[in-house]
Amino acid sequence: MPKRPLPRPAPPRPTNAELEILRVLWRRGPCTVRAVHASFERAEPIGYTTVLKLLQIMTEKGLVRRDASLRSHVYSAAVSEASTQRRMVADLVKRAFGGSTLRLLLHALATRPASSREVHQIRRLLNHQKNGARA
Amino acid sequence: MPKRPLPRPAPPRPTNAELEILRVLWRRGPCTVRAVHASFERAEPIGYTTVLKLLQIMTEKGLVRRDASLRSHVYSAAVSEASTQRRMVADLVKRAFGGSTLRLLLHALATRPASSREVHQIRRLLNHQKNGARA
DNA sequence: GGTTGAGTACGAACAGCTTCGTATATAGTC
DNA sequence: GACTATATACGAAGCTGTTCGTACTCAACC
Repeated sequence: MPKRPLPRPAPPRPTNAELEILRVLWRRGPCTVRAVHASFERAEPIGYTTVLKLLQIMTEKGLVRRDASLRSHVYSAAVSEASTQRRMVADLVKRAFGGSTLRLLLHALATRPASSREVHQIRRLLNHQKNGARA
Repeated sequence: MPKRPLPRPAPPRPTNAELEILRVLWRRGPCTVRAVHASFERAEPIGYTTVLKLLQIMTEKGLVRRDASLRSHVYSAAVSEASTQRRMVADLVKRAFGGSTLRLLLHALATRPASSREVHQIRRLLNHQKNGARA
C-alpha cells in the first residue's frame, strides 16, 4: 500500500475560487461535484470540470475531504468556516492594519455604522469580554 | 474592446507587494526608489529593480504618483491608507462573511479579546454611533 | 572625452490560480 | 456486446503577480 502524501501541517488559506466552493459546502454539507456545480451562483457561469479540478486540488491541499466509495465522489469541507474566517481576518490584520485587530475593529465600526440592534449585540459581547479581559 | 493603456476609473485593490510599498509611502511620505527600497523590512531581502518595477506598475495602475522632474523620480501614494483599508475590509466581508460587516466585527471581537482600554475605546465609538445609528 | 556611479526602462522567467478540453472509466439499457 | 450518459483524471493554456538580469541614460569627475 502506497503511503498517502503525508498529513499536512495546516491547510493553507483558500484562494478565491476555493472559498466559493467552501461556502457551498459549508451551507449545503457534503456534496457531489454536480451538486456543488449546481449551487454555484456567479456572474459568469463556471464549467463542470473546473469545479471538479478545483475540488481535486483542494483535496490535495487538505481543504476538503473526499469520500470515493461511491461512483460519484462526495466532498465535504475539511476546514471549518470559523477557523477559515479567523485565518483570513488575521491575515488582513497583519497585512493592512499593522497587526492591530483593534484598528480593524475601529475601522469597521467607523465605516459602516451599526444599527441599534447591532450596537446592542456588540455591547453584550463587550460585557462578556470585560470579565476575562487581557492585554 | 481591449483595455485602454491608462484607465483611471478607480485604482484597484493593491496586491501584497504593492501594499508593502504603500505602507512605506504612507509612513514616510514621498520617497525615491532607493528610499523605499531601504525602508523595506522583510524576511527575505528584495532587489532594487524589483521595487522599481513595482513602482512603475503601480504608477500605471494609479496607486502611486510619480514626480519625474528630478533625475531620481519621487513617488508618493495616490490612494489613502484609510480608503485602501476600507476597500480591503469590504472585500473580506464580501468574500468571507457573506457581506455582513457585523459578522466580521463579532468574529474579530470574539477571537481576540480586547484589553480594558480597547473595550473603552470601542464603547466610546459605539456611543458616538448611537446618535446617528442607521440600519 | 572617457570612466564611473547611480538612475530608469524593459524583457523574461517563474510560480500560482483559474479555466477548460479531451481522454478514459463505468453503470445501465437495449 | 454496443451504445449512451455520466463520472473522474489529467494536461495545458491564459492570466496575474513577483522577481530579477540586463540594457540603456545621464550627470559628474578626472
